[in-house]
Amino acid sequence: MTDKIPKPPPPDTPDSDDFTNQWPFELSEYLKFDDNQWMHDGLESFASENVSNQVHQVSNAEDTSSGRENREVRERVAFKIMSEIEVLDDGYRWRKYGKKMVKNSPNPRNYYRCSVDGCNVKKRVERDKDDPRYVITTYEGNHTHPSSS
DNA sequence: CGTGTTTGACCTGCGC
DNA sequence: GCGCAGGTCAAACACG
Repeated sequence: MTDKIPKPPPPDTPDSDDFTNQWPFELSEYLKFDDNQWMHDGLESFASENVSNQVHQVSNAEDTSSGRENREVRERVAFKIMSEIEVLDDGYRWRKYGKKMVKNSPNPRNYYRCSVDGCNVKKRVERDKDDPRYVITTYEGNHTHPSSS
């Protein structure tokens, strides 16, 4: 990780709503997780609209009605960014812990994890199948530590 | 020496 | 029950 590129702010921080405003990269589309699938339908509407810098956070809250064990609630946020670089330094330290080849795409998928103690945030990076110049970054969880900056 | 990358193997959930 | 696909771990290695 010697790439010290000008980095954008934390992608998943409920506190910063205008963080997307500072992204040096073009946020072509924003994807939302619907359990397992992306909302591809109507996505063009957003893209055509120039895309309002919005971030949809999906809270995977366990069914409290069931009364099951209280698992950690992880928020999943997916981004589609046009960039040559897959891993952007968002101010946190990411340690790659796996690479897998997905059948749906000829490109491998990279798995990153926050190396900060107490921070169990995970990040998934995958290149777009149709547009290799696009990078899909999926964040899982919330950072519980301040940025190194 | 510490931190992070790499790669294959291993585990698990799901479908058939 | 087995195979596939996706996800994770861990040993070894590379680099500052």
